[in-house]
Amino acid sequence: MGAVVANSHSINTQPPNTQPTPGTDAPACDESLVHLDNVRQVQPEVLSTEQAQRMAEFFSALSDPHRLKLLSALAQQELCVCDLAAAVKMGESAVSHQLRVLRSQRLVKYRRQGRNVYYGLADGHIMALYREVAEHLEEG
Amino acid sequence: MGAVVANSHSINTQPPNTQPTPGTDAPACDESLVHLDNVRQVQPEVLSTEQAQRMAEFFSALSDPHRLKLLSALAQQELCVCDLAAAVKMGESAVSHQLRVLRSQRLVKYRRQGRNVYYGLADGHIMALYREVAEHLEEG
DNA sequence: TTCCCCTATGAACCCCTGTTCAGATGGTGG
DNA sequence: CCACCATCTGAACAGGGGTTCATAGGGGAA
Repeated sequence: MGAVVANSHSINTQPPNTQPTPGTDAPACDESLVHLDNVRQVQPEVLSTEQAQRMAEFFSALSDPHRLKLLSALAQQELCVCDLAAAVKMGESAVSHQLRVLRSQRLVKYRRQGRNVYYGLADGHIMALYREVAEHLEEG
Repeated sequence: MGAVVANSHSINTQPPNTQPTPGTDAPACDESLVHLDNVRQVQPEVLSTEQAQRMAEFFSALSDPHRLKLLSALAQQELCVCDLAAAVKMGESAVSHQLRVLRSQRLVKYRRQGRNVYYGLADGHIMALYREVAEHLEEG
């Protein structure tokens, strides 16, 4: 999808070759013919396995309600682990485990002060991302 | 996080009350005291369980490499199931199952033509979302 | 230095999700 | 109207992720 992002203006939502096999009225996928022209055109733009894997791992980090609650708390202000646990009503061990996941995708940053570790959102992309998703969900 | 999105300008990345318990130099979370002021301040802004659940389901739909490949193909042009299967090298049944997940989160729309069903991206939010994530990943 | 507390890690268990195979549905072309 | 073919659905199996309990690490305070 890197390619997609690069030239996102080239996206068309219109029907593709609405006449798949020119000269034939049958829009069928029959046999192994499929719509070879479309497939060949699209295939090189498909996300590579590595890219897809990496992006999937990123979204996986966001695909848990508890982690989203943690992020929504951190969006307000920096907090240490025990405060986070209290704020989202989770065990401290569970919080630590989830924070590890968030760290691995660089969704949060952390900072040691005294005997505590304070966590916060990593950067602005995260917030922009939430805004997009929130809009999408509100449109439901 | 709805609240967070609503007033995202109110986010501070600065340390919270860097002196958690006024009059005490110990920034400790000891006992059940934690940093009550911080917790009470943040807690009402934490995503509700229902909101978090809904958003988690949305991200879950994006947390699979195969589904991301499908989306990257659909970002190029509308395609029918069998073409998608060929483009991402998956079985048609598996593609159909995954498209069901994408439909359930309204990530794709579909349209019947002849004996085929053409799928495409649902709306522009999806693309904007990809752009944010792609930037985030590239910054790694 | 020594103890203590916050945080992190490891392992076991369970649930949830993706895949595959088989069969059902339903619009289409003859 | 009938048979066909693309798509969808359902069930069974396998794998990955989350929670919990128990334990280890690592600063700070005295």
